[in-house]
Amino acid sequence: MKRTAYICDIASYLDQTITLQGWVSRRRDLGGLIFIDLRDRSGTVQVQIEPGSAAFAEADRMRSEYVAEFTGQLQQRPEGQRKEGLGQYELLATAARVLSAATTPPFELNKGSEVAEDIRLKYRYLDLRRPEMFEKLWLRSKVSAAMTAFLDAEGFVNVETPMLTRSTPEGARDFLVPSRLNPGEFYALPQSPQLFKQLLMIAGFDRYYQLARCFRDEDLRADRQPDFTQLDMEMSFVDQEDVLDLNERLMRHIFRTVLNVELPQPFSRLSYVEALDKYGSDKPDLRFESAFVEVSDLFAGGEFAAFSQAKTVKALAAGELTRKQIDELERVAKQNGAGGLAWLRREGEGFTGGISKFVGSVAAELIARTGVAEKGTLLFVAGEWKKSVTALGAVRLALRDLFDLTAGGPKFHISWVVDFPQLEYDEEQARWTYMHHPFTAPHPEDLALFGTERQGEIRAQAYDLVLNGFEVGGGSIRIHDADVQTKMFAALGFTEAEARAQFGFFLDALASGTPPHGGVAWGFDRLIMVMSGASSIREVIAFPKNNRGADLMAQAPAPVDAAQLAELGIQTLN
RNA sequence: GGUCCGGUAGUGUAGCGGUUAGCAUAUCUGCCUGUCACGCAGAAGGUCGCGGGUUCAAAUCCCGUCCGGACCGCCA
Repeated sequence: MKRTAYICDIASYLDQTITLQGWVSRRRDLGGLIFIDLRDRSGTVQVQIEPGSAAFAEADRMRSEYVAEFTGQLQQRPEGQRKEGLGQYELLATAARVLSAATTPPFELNKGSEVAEDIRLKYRYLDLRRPEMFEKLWLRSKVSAAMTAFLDAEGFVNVETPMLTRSTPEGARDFLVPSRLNPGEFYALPQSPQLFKQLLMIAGFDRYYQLARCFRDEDLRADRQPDFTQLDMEMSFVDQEDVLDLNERLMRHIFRTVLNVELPQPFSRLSYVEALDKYGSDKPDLRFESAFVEVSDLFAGGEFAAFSQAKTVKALAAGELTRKQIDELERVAKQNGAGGLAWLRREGEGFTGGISKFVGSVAAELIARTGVAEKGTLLFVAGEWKKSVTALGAVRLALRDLFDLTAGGPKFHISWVVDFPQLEYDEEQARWTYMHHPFTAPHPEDLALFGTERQGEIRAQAYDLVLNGFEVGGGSIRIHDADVQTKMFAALGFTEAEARAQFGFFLDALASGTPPHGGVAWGFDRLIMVMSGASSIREVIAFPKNNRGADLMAQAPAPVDAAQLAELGIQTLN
């Protein structure tokens, strides 16, 4: 028999004979009468098998996760036994067939969310049978389709770029692929299609996009995988405003068509410095406010040495905290680079606990500036600016999780962080390095700062898209002027010969007639993660890798044959 | 490389110096004609991650190690 419909579409077949195929989700055997919940990707419906029916013997041997086919009349359930949605109906089976038997599942699928993640990953094909998992991947597919439709309508050209390319020394570690035809030489998997998309602009394609797989051999996190997907795009003859505007329209289109959510127009914007100074992160979670308060001046020259000598003292107002909670927050602050976490508890018009003996004269001003509530806690980090605000930013997020601070706010908060620094000083290597990438264009009015001691203040025409505290996109206007590119390489300490050795083909291309251009890359997996409310990127990737970069199902990575290595001219050390 | 949390039947958990290692669920058997987390009765199922140590005695305490997760470093 041929399947008549997806289970979710059965309503239109009421009182007709239909054939359904799917998996046995549950079997309730009442002795004579058997009920089977049959599931396909679209839904689950109850099948009733009467003892006298021709379907009985076959249904009697069905177990969880057997693949089964039932033919029968679709009817309404007896009154009083109807439930919501598909629970109104049941299929009275006249024929049943086991299409495929199944071993007993290693975990109960309907309890999947409580099962240890490594078990789920090992049996991912079973985990993916769970409706929650299908829904997330379905959402992902819908977002992808909405993106494609929008960009296609806007005249973007979808171009694929190579997976086997050249290793570049900077940035993340490359995944290397040995070349059999060129023994001793290696391809690298792309960290992103950055150079290729710029070359497409040089080639005159004007507008490009691609859902691109990217590879970075770095340590993993809940929101990082070694292979991941970017929505990569690039536009010619544009400035930063053009790129931001198009991306806002695209994002609004996606949220509207897929989630029926209206995002604000325009998105809010804050500068990199402002984001760090107020929220302690270049990707602040703005679903709640909890901004820092500058209090350096109140302690300058005071008797509390840790504060009076610090370049920056920032305060963060919190609710009432126990000593234990404060200790935990201090641990967070220290792990994120702070020397410590000072605190005060407000009692009336003054403070107790923590560093209260140092604040007598400024208590009123502290209360006025921070607005800390009675019994509320003030938390302080002092020291060098970036270290302090970053540490307090981590405390801010810990408070968010502790007090569920996002509960009253919007479900989604999206913003641009702009004016990133062009250059960053790398203490370890004692040299300047780029913050975004070496082809990012600086603000024209900051050009004069190249080569001066103030080059750390050069602003880049770079921007990040931040959704609920996650960086879901980032990009820049690129350098299309050879002189500026030379300045940039010089600032990075590249000699002309070194630049040529690394990027010669690209520099030649730049000199061949390059339009002003810029673009962005979205962290597609992260976007889907936030849109679906998942807490890990692994939840929105069909076959993800674990913390250690292992695919527990396919058991990759794995050793290979000596003969395979020999053919590639490779020896392993151990 | 580091910090923290965890590892006990298939799964989820309790036990935290002396238990026949408990409970739930899944599995198997029997009974059961309106269940829907079906119910009832019974059975089987455990190298308490692994190694070492302390102890008369270790799932329990200590050390090491492996595995899983979160984070720091790292990720242009």
